[in-house]
Amino acid sequence: MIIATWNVNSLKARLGHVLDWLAEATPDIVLLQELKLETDRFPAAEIEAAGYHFAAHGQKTYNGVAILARAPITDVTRGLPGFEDEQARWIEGTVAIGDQGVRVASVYVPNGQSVTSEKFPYKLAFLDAFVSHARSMLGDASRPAVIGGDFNIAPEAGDLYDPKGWAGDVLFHPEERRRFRAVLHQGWTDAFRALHAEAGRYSWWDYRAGMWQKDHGLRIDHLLLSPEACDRLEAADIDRAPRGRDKASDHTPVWARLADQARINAPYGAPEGEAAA
DNA sequence: ATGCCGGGCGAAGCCCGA
Repeated sequence: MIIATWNVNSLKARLGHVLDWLAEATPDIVLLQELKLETDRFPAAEIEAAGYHFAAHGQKTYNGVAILARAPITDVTRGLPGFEDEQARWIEGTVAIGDQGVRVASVYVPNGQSVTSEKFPYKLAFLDAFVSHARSMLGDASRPAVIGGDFNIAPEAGDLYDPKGWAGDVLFHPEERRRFRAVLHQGWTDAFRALHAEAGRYSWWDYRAGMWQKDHGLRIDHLLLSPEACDRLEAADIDRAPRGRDKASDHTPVWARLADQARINAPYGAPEGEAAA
């Protein structure tokens, strides 16, 4: 089972890219962010024609998150529990894959803009509620869970091109990173980092100043696996190809492949080649 | 210090992203 996350920066503008990627990568579940459209404007016919069910939480112009899945999606929650928010930044549902299904969430964490902006305390408050809700999602140990999205946090120095230049700024601020680590300490695993030790692997490149061409990016899009999901982890990676297309999103998909059953010899920390053994 | 690019909105130029 392949699950992916992708901030598409307008689903309307990126629908062709999304449909192409669904056909090429054949993911079973895709967590989308920045739809930038209202829920009733979701391109349902095109997504369903591609073979996917969907659940969306949209709003006009900004934000918006969705779940695409090859199986039905049930028990959908819109909005981050415990956090009053007019902005559409969280959707959660159960996908009927496997014996117990898998609980998934798509999250679009606020950017924060700058440390002195009023949007920065909003980001931290969102993250506090996220830390709390992530803990509660681990309560059902019989069912794997995956939280994926645009976290707007580069967790470690190897996750951005200029950590010294970014030190203390939003996306690499100690208060953001501390909250990201708090979620890992609960028992969630960063799927990409579990299988890749190397620095310099990014999921977002600014449109401006030739950042893509210079490979000056940040790894801010993540898939977090519950212990039950982590024990099934076979592979994970960042697919750079969509970022190189014309009219690309500034983010590119991050994916993970989970086995149907927990694996006793889970490849945690092992090279990719051994993971497939 | 600011703009760079790109999308939305809406029909020019501003807001916003990260």
